[in-house]
Amino acid sequence: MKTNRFLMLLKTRGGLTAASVAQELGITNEGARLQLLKFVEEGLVSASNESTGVGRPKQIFSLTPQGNSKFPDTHAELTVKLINLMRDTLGEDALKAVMDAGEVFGKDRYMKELEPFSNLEERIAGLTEIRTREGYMAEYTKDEAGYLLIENHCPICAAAKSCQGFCTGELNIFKQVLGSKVEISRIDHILSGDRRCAYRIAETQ
DNA sequence: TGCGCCCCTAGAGCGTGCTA
DNA sequence: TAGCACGCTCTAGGGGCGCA
Repeated sequence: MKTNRFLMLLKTRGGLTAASVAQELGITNEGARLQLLKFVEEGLVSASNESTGVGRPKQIFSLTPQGNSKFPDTHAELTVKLINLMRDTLGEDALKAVMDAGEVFGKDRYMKELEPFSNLEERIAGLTEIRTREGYMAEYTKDEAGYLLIENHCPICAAAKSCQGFCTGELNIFKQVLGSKVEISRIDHILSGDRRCAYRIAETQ
């Protein structure tokens, strides 16, 4: 599966103008535009006009579903098949039991990795690194409201569509590994049609 | 080494919309 | 409605790279 820096940028930053892409990649506007148009022709990127006041409307480039498919969705089909088999043969309760066990396992693993970090920002940074390693293309930012943990990609999207327990479980894990003095809410959700999953993290004290 | 392809740059021109 | 600002488009040409 091959992706390049243009697709990677659109994946992580969402819709961008050719000028923005050029600035991010350190090339000229025209160089970026020509490359983006090539991706448009290939169906990996779509372009839309957006009027923002004086001047010609901006042309916003963003990934198409075909472009998104260039990013890994590991063993999606097999995973969905296994989930459905488990549900059909063992029942919903058994599936939930497995999901719960997975949540505990995941939480323990994250806890162990984040053990060296004491303050919240270090733990969020550590969590971001773990999630990126797992294919979520995660990043975090800090602002006046607290922290924003962003996952630009969902490598288990197909499985999550089949079983919402994955998403619920992940949110629970985040709450547990970041501590009781933290409030976390999901503000963007890929399964709801958003470009990314994003979590607002705020200290409650 | 020559050739072709790809990627990129630079510059000029064009299209769109705001403002006086 | 003309002038202006902003951003897109077109075209020519250069550099890097792979291949025969």
